[in-house]
Amino acid sequence: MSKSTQREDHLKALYALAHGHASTWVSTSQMAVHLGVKPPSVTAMVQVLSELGWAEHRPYHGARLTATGRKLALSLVRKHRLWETFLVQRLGFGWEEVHDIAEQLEHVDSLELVERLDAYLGHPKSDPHGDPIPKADGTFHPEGEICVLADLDPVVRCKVKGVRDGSDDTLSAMSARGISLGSTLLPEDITTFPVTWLDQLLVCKAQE
Amino acid sequence: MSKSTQREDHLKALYALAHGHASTWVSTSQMAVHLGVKPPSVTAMVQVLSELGWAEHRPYHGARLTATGRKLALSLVRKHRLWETFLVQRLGFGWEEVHDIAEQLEHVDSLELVERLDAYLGHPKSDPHGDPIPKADGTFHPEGEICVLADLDPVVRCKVKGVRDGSDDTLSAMSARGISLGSTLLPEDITTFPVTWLDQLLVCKAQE
DNA sequence: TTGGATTTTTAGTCACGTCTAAAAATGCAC
DNA sequence: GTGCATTTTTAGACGTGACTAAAAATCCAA
Repeated sequence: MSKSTQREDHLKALYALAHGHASTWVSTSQMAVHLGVKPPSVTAMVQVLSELGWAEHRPYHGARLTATGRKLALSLVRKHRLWETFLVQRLGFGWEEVHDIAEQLEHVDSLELVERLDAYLGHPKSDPHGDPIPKADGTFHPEGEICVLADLDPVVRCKVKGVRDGSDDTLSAMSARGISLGSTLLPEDITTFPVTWLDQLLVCKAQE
Repeated sequence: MSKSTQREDHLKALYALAHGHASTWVSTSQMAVHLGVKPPSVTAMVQVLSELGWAEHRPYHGARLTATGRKLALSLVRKHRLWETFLVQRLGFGWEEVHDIAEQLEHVDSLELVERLDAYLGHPKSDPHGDPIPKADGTFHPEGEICVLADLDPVVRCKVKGVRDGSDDTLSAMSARGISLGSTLLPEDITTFPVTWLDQLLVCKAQE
């Protein structure tokens, strides 16, 4: 398990630069810039994350989150945004002042604390910046974020919001199966999709 | 300045074992037991605290707080007790559950945060355990703590609450000068006391 | 006051997370 | 495809803060 502020910070950087996608590769130098450290330090830490099962490291290529790592990153984002909400809503901070403080508060380790804070704040759906707050189970509220289909976990009914890097033949292949902007995807259909589509379809959860 | 959780924890241990007195010597092994580390580690850290000007180290004798160190320790105690108050009063934790969490929260570095938290909680005078919360300037509320005369900083009018290790002749010498339980000491008198009395007289601030 | 038990410090090692400098892999231009 | 520029990793070092084992200081008892 072995948490530590540094490990958590690197995990968060990976999450942020991959825009929350477990499928996106991020270069160690990108992470280095984001974290304000030198690339070799990131390489070392990414290897640690890899041993912890939080990330996958492909040498000379980059790193990406594992499912476990993404869940963990999400719990950090949750804590960060709940604390920001607290700081602004209850302590009267300006929304631009709270990031650095929340950065520290998010590393406090107590599940009970997070859940009570969440309840105290009335289970807010988004933080003062308007960013959505992940739920305790690592999912977003239904009306929440757009994500890549590959990141939909668990696989549920969802709506198509866009296609990334969609080449013409990919798009026409999708059309051929009745997939277009706004169409609803069912779990049983998703499992029959070509694997490459999973990284290309941008979706959000459909309301129940 | 160079804060760090470890330095702060050692400083707090010193403060706690000296019962908040800048005049009391504490052995490194006492601190080691309190912190759950081995004595050599404490020796090393005490030397660091000494370089930082937070403590004085007399080899083979022990360590004690400097005025600066005591102020810093007080600010940590203040943060700890404010957070405990928050956890119990606002988040509904039981008073016995909050220590470990407050232990983490107290290391969050933001003056603004502490002051806003204090205001949010209505400037509480004591925490859920009944322990007094130091004010931002490092003093206790007037009806607050009993301390050794030597620790009264700045020296102000105060009331005698007791005498530590008072031998018979010390006590009679004090009586001879009109000092007894409950009597009020004036700053201009205090400066004329024998130095040894400063470590023996227990006092609290007199109301204005 | 001297000797032995105890306490404390010093010396040397280790893990973590950073760094710089050098080597290795990648990839783009030609 | 070969070669060079760029990116990334490896190698080796350092600071912090912990440890164990050994040396030094202190304290107490005879």
